[in-house]
Amino acid sequence: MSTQDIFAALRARTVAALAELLPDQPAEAFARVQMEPPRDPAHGDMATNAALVVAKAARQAPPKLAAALAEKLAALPEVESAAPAGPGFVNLRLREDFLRAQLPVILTAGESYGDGSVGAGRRVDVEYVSANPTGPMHVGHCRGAVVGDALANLLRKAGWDVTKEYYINDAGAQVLALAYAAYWRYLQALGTTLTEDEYAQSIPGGLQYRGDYLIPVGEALKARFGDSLAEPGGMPAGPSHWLDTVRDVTVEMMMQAIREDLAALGVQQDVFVSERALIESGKLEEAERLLAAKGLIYTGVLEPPKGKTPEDWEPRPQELFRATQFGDEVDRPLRKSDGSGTYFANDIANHLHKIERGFGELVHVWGADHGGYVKRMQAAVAALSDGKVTLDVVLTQIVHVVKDGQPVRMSKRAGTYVTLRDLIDEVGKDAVRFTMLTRKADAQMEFDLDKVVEQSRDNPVFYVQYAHARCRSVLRQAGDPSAAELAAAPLGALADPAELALIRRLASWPRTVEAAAQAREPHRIAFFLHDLAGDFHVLWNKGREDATLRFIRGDEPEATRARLALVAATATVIRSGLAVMGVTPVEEMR
RNA sequence: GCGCCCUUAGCUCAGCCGGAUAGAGCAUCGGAUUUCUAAUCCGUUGGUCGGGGGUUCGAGUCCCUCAGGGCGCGCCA
Repeated sequence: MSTQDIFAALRARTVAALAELLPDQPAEAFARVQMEPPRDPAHGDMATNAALVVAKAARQAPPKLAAALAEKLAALPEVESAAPAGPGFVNLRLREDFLRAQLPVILTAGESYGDGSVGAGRRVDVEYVSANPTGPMHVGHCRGAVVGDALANLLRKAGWDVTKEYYINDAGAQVLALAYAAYWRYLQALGTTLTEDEYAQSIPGGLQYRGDYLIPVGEALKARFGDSLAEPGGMPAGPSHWLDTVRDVTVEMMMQAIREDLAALGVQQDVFVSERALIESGKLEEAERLLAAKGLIYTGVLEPPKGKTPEDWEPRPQELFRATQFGDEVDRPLRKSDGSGTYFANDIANHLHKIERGFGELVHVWGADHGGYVKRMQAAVAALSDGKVTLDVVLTQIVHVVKDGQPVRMSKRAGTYVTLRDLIDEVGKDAVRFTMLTRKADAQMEFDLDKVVEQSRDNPVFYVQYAHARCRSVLRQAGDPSAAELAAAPLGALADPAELALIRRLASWPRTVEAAAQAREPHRIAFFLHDLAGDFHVLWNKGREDATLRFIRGDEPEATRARLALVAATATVIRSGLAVMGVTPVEEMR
């Protein structure tokens, strides 16, 4: 629990009071006690369900217990008043000076305000993006990248020891197809007389990647290897002569492009793990031995999927993992008929690698099309770690890009799809990141290119940035007093309901961080900032109507300092939240 | 056929591991501009929380069921 979290602090007070009222109850009896902001602000600043949740064990009527508890809580130094309410709640109204005292806490902590300890330093691996290295990133990858990055930041802020990871899917068939496609660009660079169709027909699977982005790869291959990878005249040589080389160079160049795309989005991952390197190191066999030793692998024949049997279905004995023992619907195959690992098997190797590196918690951000894959992966992690390591999967739904009211069509095959870079160039990194976090991950979203650059209240990016810019504008006009100076200011002048409302919001930041981190829901940060910006805009406009509420008042230096402390604290919390989202705060609007 | 996710105001969405009279924004309509940028703010209208059943002192939230939408279902990753 963060000591900055006033809800946690009052909850602790409540539990202590309960323990005095009910000396016979064990400490566990109070586990479900919560201290929350009531939905209706008229009920006060905080409400606790304490009497409701312990009444049964204590054999007391909830309202009666609530009344006794309220009496004790009312005597606390932080509390103005406490009253039993409803079926057994206790509503608390906090003393204004206690609320105001949160401002120096914020100003002293700076952007570290809200840093939590709920993660308790536990090591968590957050894997996200993990786009196949077969081309530049497109908008479809964008949401997962932003959600994953913000979630990792959020967990870090809440006290986890976070590693940001990218898993390079460089072992599958599509990477070979990529190499064939890059080789075509290489032949072109050499001036081949072959047509694209002739080449496409000569290779397994046809020419799958026709985008222009492979042209520089072809030229790079030519620059590096001359014509040594081809027959004279730019004619194709046997794959054994070039395939590994071309694949390696191409994947390397694609990963370079992806890293640049990610950097443009403000994403910097700590670890890049190559699927191929993992497999070549024997990690899959190691995982199989481990699972076999636990009796979790056998050879069997799966039933065909009901209702939609593939054309070429035939019963076939396969090496299967007993996923059903861990809650999955069927046991899952580990080997293809050619003996190589299935995608699932390779991913087991990947997860074994994570477990061996000592992570106690694993988090993945996947597209919703991988939803059917979650249970089996969780089964594998449970099996490999004997249930000691958890795997959480955050699924992100499709993003539809819209411009001028029309959906923007994507066609990867034609090479005309909207790249991530296009999107960033069009609306900017900050708008992309913020907007991607204005929805729950698991809800489809429309990304309206016109809306996200609009400078109006409709656009939450703008609305929040504008609030920060206004804060900075006020502080600049006041000569940019230091946080330390403001932290020492007397704050008694802050008594208007709008000012106190803003302080309450600021004081709920640590709690918001903690709850969002535990729920793995970074979008809550965006909503919090939107609400906070709203509170600030309200106060700003009150100053317009009532001159005594202006931030800077020449005739009242003490009130001015108090309000500057409030403004500086607001700016600090906005920056703190934007940092989690990976969005740069702006100093002024232009 | 089976599994997972979703369904909340006219629209786009929140709703904090069950808590009090379900909240924002947009749209509608009405109002605030000698300023610390009105790019903002205030007020107003609007909901059987998809339908039905169950658990509970209490359900938008948990369970069952039905309907509608999305995704997936052995050698694609």
